Amino acid sequence: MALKLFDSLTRQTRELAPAAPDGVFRFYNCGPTVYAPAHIGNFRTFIVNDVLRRLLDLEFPGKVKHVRNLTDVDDRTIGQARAERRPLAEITRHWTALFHADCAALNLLVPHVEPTATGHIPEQVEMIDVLLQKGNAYRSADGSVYFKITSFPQYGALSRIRERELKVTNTAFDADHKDDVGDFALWKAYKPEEDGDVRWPGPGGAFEGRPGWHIECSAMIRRHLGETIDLHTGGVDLLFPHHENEIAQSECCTGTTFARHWYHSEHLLVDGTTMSKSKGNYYTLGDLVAKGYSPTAVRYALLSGHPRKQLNFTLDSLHAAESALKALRRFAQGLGPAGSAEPSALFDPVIRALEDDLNTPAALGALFSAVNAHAPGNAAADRAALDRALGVLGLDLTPPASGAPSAPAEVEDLARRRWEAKKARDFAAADHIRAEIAAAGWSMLDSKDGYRLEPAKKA
RNA sequence: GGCGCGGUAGCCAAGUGGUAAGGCCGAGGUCUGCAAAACCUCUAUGCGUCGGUUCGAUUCCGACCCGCGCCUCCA
Repeated sequence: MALKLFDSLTRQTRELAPAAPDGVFRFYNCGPTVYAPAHIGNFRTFIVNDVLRRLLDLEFPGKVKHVRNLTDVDDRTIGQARAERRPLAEITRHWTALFHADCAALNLLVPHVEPTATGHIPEQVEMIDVLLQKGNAYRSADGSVYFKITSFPQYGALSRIRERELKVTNTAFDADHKDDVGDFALWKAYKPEEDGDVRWPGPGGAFEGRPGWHIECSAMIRRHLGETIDLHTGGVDLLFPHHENEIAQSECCTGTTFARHWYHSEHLLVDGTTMSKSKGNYYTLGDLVAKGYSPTAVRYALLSGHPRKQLNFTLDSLHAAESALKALRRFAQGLGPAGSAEPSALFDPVIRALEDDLNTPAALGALFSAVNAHAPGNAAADRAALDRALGVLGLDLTPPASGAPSAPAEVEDLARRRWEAKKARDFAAADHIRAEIAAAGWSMLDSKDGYRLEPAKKA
C-alpha cells in the first residue's frame, strides 16, 4: 500500500516516503497561534493532519516524527496581552491549555514535539545571523532585520507569486524600513509602547526585539527535524506568505532543500462564507459542545468534505454526523468485541481511500458501503477491521461519558406514575401523563422492562 | 485587476470516457397499547448553461453564467 498525497509545490499527487537513511519520516504541521480559542476552521486543518499522522503511522510504523508548533509570540499574542494588561506568557499559557483540551476532546494524537517560538529564540537569532552574513538579509534603520527576496531567485515557486499582480497598498509597504514591498521581517526591533517587556537580544547579540513570524518555523524545524523534512503542512492561507518565506529563509540559510513535499488543506466556510465574529458564524468547539453536539460529531463533520476543497460547515452537517455515528455504534455493538482476531479485509477500502490523497469523504462512504455489505460470519475479524479503519479516521465510538442530565424529581415522579398506569393497562392515564412529561420538556422512552428519561429534543 | 478552487438528488458529498458510492432528511412497511428506537424497502434517464471531440461525456476541449477563497503576518 502506498500513501499518495497532493504536493502543493509540484501540483501533483506524489507518493510519500522518508528521504533520510534512518527511515524516519519527518513531518511538520504549522500549529496555532495561542491568543484566543481555536475555532473549528483551525481544527479542520488539525484534524486532517491528524488523519495524515495516523496514516503515516500505519505506513511507517514507529518511524514517524511529527512536530507541530505553538506560535506564542507575534503581533496578535502581544496585542492580546496588552489589551488584557497581563504578561504574554500568562496569555499564551491559558490558550495553550484550552487548545490542548480541545485537541484531546477531538481525539487528536499528541505530536512528538510541540515546540514554542519563545522556546527557540537563540535558534532563530542564529539563523538570522547566518542570513545576514550571507547577504540574504539586511538591517534597517530601526534595528529590524528583513529578508531580501531578490536574493533568492526561486522566491515565489510555491505560491506562484510572480504570476500574481500584487495589489500594493500603503499599509502593506512599510517604506521607512523595507527596501522592497516583498521583503519580510526576520526580526522586529523592540518598540516599548507596543511590546512591553517582550524582548530578547537580537542578531549579533544586539538590537533587542522579537522574531518575525516566519522564522520560528524554520528554526524549530531545523532544530527538531533537520535541514530537510519529508512533509510540511498547513492551511492554504499559510501558503503565501508564510510558507513561501520559510522556504526562502531556510534554503538560503542551509543551502539545501527545505521540504520535499507540501500539503495544504482548504478553508472551512460557515454558512457559505468565512467565519467571523461579526457575522455570528464563528464557532469554537466549546460553542458546539454547549449546543449539545459531541466532539466526535464535530470531527466527523469536518472530515466529511475533501480536505483540498472548501467545506461549508452547518449545524445540519452536525446532525447528520451524530446520526451516522449512532448507526456505526449500533453496528459495532452488533459485531461484539474483536478479541485477538486479525482484521478482515472488510474495511480495507476505507484505508485505500485515505491513502489516495487523503480522500476522507470517500473513506466515510467506503465505511458505510462495507457496513451495508457486511455478512454475518466472522464478527470478531470484522470488528478488528472496523476498529482499525475507525482508528485511522480517529473516530472514537465510545458514547459521550457524562451525557444524560437527570430529570427533576417531579418528572421522575410522573414517570413512575405513568409506568404504574401502563402496567395496570390504564392507557388513557398513561398517555395523559406522557403529555405532562413532554410539557415539562422531557421524553419518556419505554423499553420492555423499564424506561428512561431524556431531555426532549429541541427543534 | 491578478492567482486559485468549485457548481452532482431536499441537504452534505465521492466518482468515472461506457452509462451516477455513501451519509442525513423524507416516504412506505415490519415491530411496538401509544411514543421512541430498531430493522426492511424506496428516493438523480440526471451531474451549472451552450457548443465541440467521440461509437459513446457527468467525466476531455472551448465559451459563458454563478458561487467561494487568497493577493503580506489568517488553519
